[in-house]
Amino acid sequence: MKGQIRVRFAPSPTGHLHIGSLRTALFNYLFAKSHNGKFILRIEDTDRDRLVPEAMGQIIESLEWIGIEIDEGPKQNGKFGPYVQSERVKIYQDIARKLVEKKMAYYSHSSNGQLDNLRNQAIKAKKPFVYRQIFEPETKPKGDNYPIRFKIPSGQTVWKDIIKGKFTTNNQVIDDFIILKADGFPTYNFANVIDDHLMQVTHVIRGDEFVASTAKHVLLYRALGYNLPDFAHLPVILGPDKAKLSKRHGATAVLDYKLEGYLPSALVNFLALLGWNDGTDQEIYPKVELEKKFKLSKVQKSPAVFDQTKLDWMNGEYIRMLDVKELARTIKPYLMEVGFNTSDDKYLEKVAGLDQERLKKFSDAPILMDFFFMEPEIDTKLLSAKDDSSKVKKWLIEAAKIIEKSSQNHDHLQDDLSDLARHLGIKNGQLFYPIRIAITGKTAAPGLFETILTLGIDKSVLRIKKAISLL
RNA sequence: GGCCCCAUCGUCUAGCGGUUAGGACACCAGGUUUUCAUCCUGGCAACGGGGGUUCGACUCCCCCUGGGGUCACCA
Repeated sequence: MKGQIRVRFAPSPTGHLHIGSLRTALFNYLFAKSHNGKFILRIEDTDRDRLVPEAMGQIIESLEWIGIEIDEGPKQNGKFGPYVQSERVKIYQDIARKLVEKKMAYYSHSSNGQLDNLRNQAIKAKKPFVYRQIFEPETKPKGDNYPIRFKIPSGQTVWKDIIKGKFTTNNQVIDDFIILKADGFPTYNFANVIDDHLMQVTHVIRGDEFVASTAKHVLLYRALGYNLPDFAHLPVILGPDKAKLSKRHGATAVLDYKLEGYLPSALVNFLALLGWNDGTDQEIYPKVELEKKFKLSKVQKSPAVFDQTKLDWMNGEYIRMLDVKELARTIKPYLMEVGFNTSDDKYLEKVAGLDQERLKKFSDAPILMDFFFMEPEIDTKLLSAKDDSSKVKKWLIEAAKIIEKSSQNHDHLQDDLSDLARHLGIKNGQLFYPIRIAITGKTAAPGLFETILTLGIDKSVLRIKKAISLL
C-alpha cells in the first residue's frame, strides 16, 4: 500500500519552457491532482555550460500561467529542499564517493581522445561500443579532477512502464556511465535518481526520450538500495512533418502562446487530448474535470502530431465561453500595443462582444477591430466592386440621410434601410455591402447595425460621406 | 548502424474476436443571415503489406514495411 502520490517535473533551465515539456508537466500535474498527490518542481541545472540564468523564472512563469499549482519547488520550498540541484551537489558527491569506496564506481582516467578511438574501433567492427573499466589506462594520474563512472553489473535489468509495459535490458549493452563529472557536478542520470528517492517521488512521469536510460536508473536504484518508483513515459509530440516538434515548426515556447493570445484553459484542454482521452467522445474538458478524470492508463503509446488548426478551433471555443467583461479585459493589452485608445471600458466591452465569435486568438484582435479605434482606409475599388460607382454613390447618399435621421430614435434603422433597398429596387445585401465598406473598410465585419450603433451614428455618417466623396 | 518502442480517416482519436469501423479538427455541400463568423444539416475520408490462429479478425501471433526514441563529462 503506497502512501501519498508524489510526482515531479524536472526541467533543466537551458531556455524557454517548450510546449512538449509543458505537456509532460501537465500530465504530471493532472495525475497528482487526480490522486490528491503533490506536484514538485525541481530545477536540474547541473549543466553549467548550457545554463540560462533567466530560464528558471520563465519556466515558473509558464507553469503559473497555465495554472499548474506547484506544491514544492524553488519558490515554495518544502521538507525535501533545496529544489535546485546546483544547491545539492554535496549530496551527490558524497554518494558518488561512497559508491567508489564500495567499488561500485570508479574514477575514469581515460581521455576523450582515447574514448573516441575505442568508439571508432567498435563502429568499424560493427559492434556496439560499451565502456568498461578494463579500458582504463594503466597509469592513473593523481587527483580528484576526474569523472566517476558507475560500474554496470552483469545480468539483466527489468522494469515496468505504466504506459508501455515491461522492458528487459541486457546489461551488456549499457555503458559504465558517468555519474559525477570532472567539474564535481552530477550527471542527469545520477542526480535524478538520488533526488527522486530523497524527495520521495512515487511516480516518475517523463518524456519518451528517457526510456533508453531508465535501465541505468534502475541499476542505480538497486546499487543505492533505493525502492523503485513507478515509471511512465509519455509519447513525444511531433510537428506536421512527423519530426519531433522543434523551433523550426514555429512557436514552441509556452510563453509565445501566451503572447499570441491563447487561453490557458484552451491550451490545457488541447494538450491533455494530445495523447490522452477518457474513452468518450467528449472534446471540451475544463481543467477541474481533467483533474478528476485523468488516468495514466489511457495515455497513448504512439507519438502525436501537434495540430495548430485544432488548437485554434479550441481556443475559439473557449473565447466564446468567456464573459464579455473578461474578454474585453483580455483583449485590451493587444489593442493598446498597436496604439488604440481603449480607455472607454463600456465601448471596449461592446466591441469585444461584437467580435467574440470571430476571434480565434487575441493577437487577431487589432486587425479584426481596427475600425472601431481609427479611421479605416477605404479602398474605392471595393466600394464599387459589386455595382457601378454612380449607383453606389446615389445609394450611399440616401442611406446616409436615413442613418443621420435615426440619431433620435434608431429602433427602426434596420427596417428603414431595408425599405430604402426596396424603394431602390435592390437587394439588402447590395445596399449594405458598400455601407459596410464605408464604415469598416472591410468586406467581413460584425453585424452592420450593431457596428453602426456601437461606433455611433455621427461617426458612421461621417465615414459614409467620406466614402461618397471618393466616388 | 546497434538496442528499444510504436502503427485506425490528412490530423487528434474510440474500438479491446462478430460494429453500416464511432466522434472531433480540417475540407466540401446545403440551411439560417446584410458580409464574415457563429449555429444547424449532410458529405468526403482510415484499419500499411504478407502470412498464420479462429467458424469468424481492425482486434491475437510471426515476418516485412513505415515511423519514432536512444546511443555525451546534455538533460
